[in-house]
Amino acid sequence: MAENNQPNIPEVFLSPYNPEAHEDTLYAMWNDSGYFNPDNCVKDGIADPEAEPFSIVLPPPNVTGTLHMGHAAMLAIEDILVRYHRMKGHRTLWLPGTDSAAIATQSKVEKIIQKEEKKSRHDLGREELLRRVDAFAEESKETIIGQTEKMGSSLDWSRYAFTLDEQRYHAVMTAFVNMFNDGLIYRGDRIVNWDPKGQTTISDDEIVYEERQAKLYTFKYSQDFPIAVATTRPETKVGDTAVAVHPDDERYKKYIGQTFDFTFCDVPVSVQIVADSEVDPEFGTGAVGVTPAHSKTDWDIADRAGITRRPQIINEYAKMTVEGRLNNLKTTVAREEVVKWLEEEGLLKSVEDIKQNVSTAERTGGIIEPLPKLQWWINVNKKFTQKHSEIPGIESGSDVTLKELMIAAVENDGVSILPERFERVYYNWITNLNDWCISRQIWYGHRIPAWYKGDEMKVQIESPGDDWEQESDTLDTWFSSGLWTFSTLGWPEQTDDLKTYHPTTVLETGYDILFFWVARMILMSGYHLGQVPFKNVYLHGLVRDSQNRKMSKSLGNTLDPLDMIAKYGADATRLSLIVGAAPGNDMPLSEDKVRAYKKFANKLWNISRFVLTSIADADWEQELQLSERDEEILKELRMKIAEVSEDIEKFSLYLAAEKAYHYVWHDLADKVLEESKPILNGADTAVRFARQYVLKECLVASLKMLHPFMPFVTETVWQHAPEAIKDQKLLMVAKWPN
RNA sequence: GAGCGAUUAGCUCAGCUGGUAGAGCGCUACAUUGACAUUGUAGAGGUCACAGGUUCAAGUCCUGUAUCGCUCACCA
Repeated sequence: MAENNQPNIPEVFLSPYNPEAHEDTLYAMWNDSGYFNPDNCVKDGIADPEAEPFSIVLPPPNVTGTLHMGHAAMLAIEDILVRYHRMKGHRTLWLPGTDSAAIATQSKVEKIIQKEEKKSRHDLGREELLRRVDAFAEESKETIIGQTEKMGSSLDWSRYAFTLDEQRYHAVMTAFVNMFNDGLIYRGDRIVNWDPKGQTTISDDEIVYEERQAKLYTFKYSQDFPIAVATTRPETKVGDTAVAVHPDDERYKKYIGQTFDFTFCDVPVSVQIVADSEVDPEFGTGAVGVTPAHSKTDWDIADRAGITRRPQIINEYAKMTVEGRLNNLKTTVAREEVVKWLEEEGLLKSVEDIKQNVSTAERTGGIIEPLPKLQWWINVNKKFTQKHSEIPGIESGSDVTLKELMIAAVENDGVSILPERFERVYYNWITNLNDWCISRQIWYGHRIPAWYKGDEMKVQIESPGDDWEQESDTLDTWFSSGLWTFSTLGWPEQTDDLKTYHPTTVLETGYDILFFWVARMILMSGYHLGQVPFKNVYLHGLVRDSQNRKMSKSLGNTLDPLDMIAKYGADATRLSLIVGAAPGNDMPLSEDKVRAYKKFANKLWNISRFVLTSIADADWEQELQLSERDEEILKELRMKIAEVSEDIEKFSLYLAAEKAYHYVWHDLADKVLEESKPILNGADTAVRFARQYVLKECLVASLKMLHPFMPFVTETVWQHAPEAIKDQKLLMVAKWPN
């Protein structure tokens, strides 16, 4: 038996598998091989020059921080797909990058500076702040890249992209100018979502609603005013220009068209009674005080009523800009002041406690103050001519809107979203979509390429001359992110990469950024290239703890991927994030689960040791005579490989991983290996050799099958296995079995 | 207010196009120092949320109810 061959077994197998001892070396080895880059795979014959391309562009992590479990899950899923397709011989590209995340990064750096130096960005000035943010981003970038490598991600670092690097800058500017020239980008004076804390506008999607207790005040503007109105924000009433009632409301019909002038809390106010069918006669008093400058709804009512006077009475710092007792008060203080005045005047009729949804800014938590502002917008409802289209349902040369284009892409199966139910969520969002506000009053990001001289304005990439001043606003970070699938491939240049790898095969990301990002990529790619940017969208869920709670610092239930890697290895961390995690479902994760997969890595290690020991003396040239049982084992192996392959192709990674796991542990180890022991010890050399052959086949195929899921332990075994049983020096580029 | 999803073993979840229930972890008992104690074998444990319906047959399809969760909208 094998004892006389023990010396042939590398010493490494004599102790349990120790991930720490191998992972960094292996990653360096893979990276140095150059095979993360598909060009090298083609050059060395691993992929055919004509082979089908498979491409994923990595959702670029923000340069604000460090890797969390969500990132780890994303990297695991994408790396599995990529390694599988690379082994299948496809021209496989996984392109890495990082995102400047304008608002998030700038506000983080501002916070640090405020804390450490007690200075605001205005104390530093634009240039100095940008220098600081750049330095922070650079440092953070290094951290993120290092952590990404720890997970075993087989990313092509030679194509690394950063949203603010020169190539991407060029793409963003080109995109802006083209859309402006097509009339899809315009500058407009409208109500925006102003974040007084972040001192910038934000888009509708960056608002989060928080339920809070509020008071609903019912009052009359003056003793002579015939109608009482209700509001939660009495301080805004100094900016009212109308009171809207339902046109059929018998109580108020007679007043429609009348105008009332009075002084409200020291401020002269003129209010016209108007009819608007949007008003609900059942709510409050059935009459709405209309403050056009500080409410989107009211702005629209004023529009419909033809009221043009829209006094702004709150500034960017959420302070009152009127004269009198409210002058320069913060809105919250002014509110109390107005209520006090209403009581003094005997105008307050009732105060009621109600629950109210307050709009807050996602990034800063600041309470949104709607203000009228001159901003840059993307018009989603304007027709333009789509010169070239590969989008199903959209003819080249036809006139479409961005909305139509976004719907067509999904409706006609230009892209399939997984799980499917998110397609409905996507339609729902588009139906409610309004023009997208893309300008931000922050400094870190892509500065809008508009130039001003007096009343003149030009939109172009280069400055028209020294006497022209550039727009100070920057672009919403999702504008540049929307271009990501093709800006990373060299657009606007018609590069080989762009031709080969776009549209990309898969976009894999969290369902929480379906609107922010996925929808905007479809918009941008549709408009600029006439292509749907990806054939498949795989949406993963949120990583939760074992009790299905959100991981949060305050709950103290967070798991740090780097800790898990240090304790249990990257392979175990990856598997724990894959098994039981169907797309679109949240993923429960506990340390026990990670530990369980570390056991599996060790199990595989021991299986390998046993098989390698048992086949060490085999001469593969001799004649092979398989028994019926041998054939059966091989057949089961092939069936399992077929199942696992099919599941990966269908993106059912959670099933593929579990099946491969189950096969290796409970079929191969528990059954095949156990029943082989007497045969290997037996005297019949032909029977013994046949079984050696079978075990070799099972081991090689199992290592390959598990490699996408657990790249490190499988590659470690491979590196210590005899050359005679390998088809490639690196398991990473060995041929996928079938 | 609208839409969507979930409800299956103590816990976390599979169960795809319908044929009388599965995995992992946990639990119990036993075994095991020649691949592996990061092990093996065996076992207990479920009226598949509830009520109807379609069907020869329903966790699996349809309708309704309840509870939980998510997303979107937001009315002063």
